[in-house]
Amino acid sequence: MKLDTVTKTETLDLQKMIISKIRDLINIKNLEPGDKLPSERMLSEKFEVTRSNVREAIQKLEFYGLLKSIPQSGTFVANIGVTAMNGMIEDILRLEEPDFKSLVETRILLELKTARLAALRRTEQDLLKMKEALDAYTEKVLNGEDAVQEDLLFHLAIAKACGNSTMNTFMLIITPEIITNFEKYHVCDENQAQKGIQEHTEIYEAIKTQNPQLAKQKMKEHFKMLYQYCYNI
Amino acid sequence: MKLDTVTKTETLDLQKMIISKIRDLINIKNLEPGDKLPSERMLSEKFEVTRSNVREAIQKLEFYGLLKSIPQSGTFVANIGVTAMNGMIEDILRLEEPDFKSLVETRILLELKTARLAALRRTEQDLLKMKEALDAYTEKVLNGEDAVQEDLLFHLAIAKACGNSTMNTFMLIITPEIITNFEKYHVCDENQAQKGIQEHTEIYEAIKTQNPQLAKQKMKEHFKMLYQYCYNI
DNA sequence: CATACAAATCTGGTTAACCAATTACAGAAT
DNA sequence: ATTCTGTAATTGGTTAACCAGATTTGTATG
Repeated sequence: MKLDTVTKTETLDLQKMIISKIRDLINIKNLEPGDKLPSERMLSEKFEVTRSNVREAIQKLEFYGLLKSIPQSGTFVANIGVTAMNGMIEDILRLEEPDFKSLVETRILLELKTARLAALRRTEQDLLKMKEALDAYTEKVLNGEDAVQEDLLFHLAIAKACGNSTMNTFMLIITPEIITNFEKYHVCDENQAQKGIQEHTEIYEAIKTQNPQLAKQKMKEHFKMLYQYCYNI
Repeated sequence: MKLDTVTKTETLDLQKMIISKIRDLINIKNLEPGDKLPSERMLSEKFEVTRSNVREAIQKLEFYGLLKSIPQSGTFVANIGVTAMNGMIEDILRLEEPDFKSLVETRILLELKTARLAALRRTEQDLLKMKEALDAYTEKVLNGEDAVQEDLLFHLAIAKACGNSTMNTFMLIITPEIITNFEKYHVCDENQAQKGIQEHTEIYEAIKTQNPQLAKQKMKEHFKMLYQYCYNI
């Protein structure tokens, strides 16, 4: 287990090393948007790493929109200038693992917005999905069973109904980590689950009646205890 | 170009097919959190695709925290129940490419918050970085040059200063696409750049004097035209 | 000298062989 | 019967060979 962590850290450091060397190369060669980088093979030789390592680093920079690989042709600097490139790579290199507080803070921000937008934009089909998730949640809680998953699915149904695919994606990204931490720290207890039924229902009704302010307000109340918990760690 | 798009779509469809088959398998076999999936080789044979295809699908599900691969051991269902797993996979399969409006809407949401948080939490070093970015931006604009990159770097400096790594990551993710679209649609013109200097300075001062409400307010004003533009497409 | 064209080279992507660590299991020792 | 142990099979990860298409280069032709 310890070993696993070590090797993982090592490969991460290696990738960061390669990314920073690619950045240096772009600066030294004064490459501009659209210019071609040396081939993966050349880079791997120059940096004395395997081609796989180079590919992974390139793919990461591609994920952040800084490079663009074209099959059978080459890897190119994206349509972003050198200045922005340098700034963003610096940020990417220094990015740290998200802590629980960051996750919760971001979740609350996103969900107050998705609730509001869902009230404005939800379709009848969205409403149906939300109702299903709400019923599943209610049933579980009334049976005294753990309902963390159903809770989450209700919130994801709202994210889906908000009509903003970016926010929907972000909710999907943070959700698993939220669940894991919830279970680790036992955030929710029994009374809260009972209380959650009413709160969920109120949120659902606000979205159904297309009342954005009320939806946001009810979501805020729903997050009240979570908010306090988050700031008392 | 057309061909490229077609093949990319095909591989995406293939991946979605594999992901849904993995989901079906988990349901049929009643796999629970911690249970082991069949090996990659077996899956590739069962689904009649290459092992690489299976690996990519698994890695995507790993990115969303639904699976966990352990070297020389196997791939395991993450600590999330079947219900949540099914719901999330359905969402992942239906995720669509983000449109410009979604991006801008999300950016505004994030930046109103990062400005506020930065005013509360910025360190002296954060302040220094922001000042550098602000000066670089000002100089470019006064020289009549394009300053989209410097503009962006100032905003990223705020995101960094907000002390929330999740929001910082999200800002980095949407930034390149925002830039690309800005340049495509020519969102910013000359006067706006001039006006931008004052607005940036006001945001900076609000964060410097640790006035969260003012910081948010100034950021809101800064996004005023962007907001209108976004809703007039 | 310019241009057309074909062969050779170079490209990112893919595949199959390989690796080291883990796991499963048979059989021996207690 | 139980525990230990050594071997063989299995695992995800890695590497090197291979692929098809793009690009360059060299040559012949007008």
